[in-house]
Amino acid sequence: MQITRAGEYGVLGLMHLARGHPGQRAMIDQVSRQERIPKSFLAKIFQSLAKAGLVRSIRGSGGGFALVKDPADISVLEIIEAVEGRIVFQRCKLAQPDCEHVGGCALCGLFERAQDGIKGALTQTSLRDLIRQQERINSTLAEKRGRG
Amino acid sequence: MQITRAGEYGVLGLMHLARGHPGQRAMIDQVSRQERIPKSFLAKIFQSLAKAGLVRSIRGSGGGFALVKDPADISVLEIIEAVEGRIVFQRCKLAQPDCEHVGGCALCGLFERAQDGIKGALTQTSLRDLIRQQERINSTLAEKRGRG
DNA sequence: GTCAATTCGGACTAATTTTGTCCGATACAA
DNA sequence: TTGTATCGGACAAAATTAGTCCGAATTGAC
Repeated sequence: MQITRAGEYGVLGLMHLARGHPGQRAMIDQVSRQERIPKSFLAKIFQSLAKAGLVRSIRGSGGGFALVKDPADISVLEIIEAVEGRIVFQRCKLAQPDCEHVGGCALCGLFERAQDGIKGALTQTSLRDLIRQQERINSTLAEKRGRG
Repeated sequence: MQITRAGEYGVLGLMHLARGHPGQRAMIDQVSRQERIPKSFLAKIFQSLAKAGLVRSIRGSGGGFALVKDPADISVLEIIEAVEGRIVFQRCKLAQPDCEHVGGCALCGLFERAQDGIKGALTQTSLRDLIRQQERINSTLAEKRGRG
């Protein structure tokens, strides 16, 4: 299981939610249009996010989804794993039947270390961090355009 | 593009080659049987490794494949990328058409950092390291069995 | 109470990628 | 010349990813 569009869309969707004031709700339709994500697909993804307790769903007219936690307290890894399940690298498959696949062979061990590498980056970055970075990028971009 | 069985098999195949004396050749058939990798699939993988210059192919009877470089000078990343092509995380797809996908948006940037995390681990480990680790694992395993 | 808006949840389909297989061509040794 | 190997690309099967669809449930407004 790897990082796929589903996970990516999940992060983009939550970024959208988190940009509003705390507790603000947004409809799938809105988010889907603004972030250019297929509506039904996004709906499914938000269901996973709801199950994981990252967002709360409000049904009926005037309903939508709302963030449950503070964006500073949500790591990108959390979001991605909520959508995709545990992200795991290629399980190795050595000749020996001894390799129970948890540090049983050298290749397994290496993959685990590699995994920790990516998880580190994704855990350290919170949803809020991501949004701030984006804002910074946007403003420097706007500045460039203004000058150009 | 991600790390798949093909890459894993490539590493296992080269580990097999590297365990012999320097320059030793091995046939696909051999490697395939001993490492329990489907023969035709392994053949295709070794073709990629040959193209990348990691192994040399000798055709005809008595032929096979032989390592070109010293196992200490081959990183696991090299092997995997030889087989799978550049490993790249989910390219992000922000709403703005500005996102040229090279550090153009925050999510891209994050994915790049995560990528560097795994590449670090895979670059630092050489084929020789891997084999040594495996030997260590095997011997402690044998010891356990002897006592048990 | 009815209607319209909205999520829920799961079945379904399409597209893509992964994981192979197969076979004729080519190269080499004996 | 014959037997053994790789070469290289076309082909096929399986798995995964990406996305659609639809009926049901829930809620707010009139």
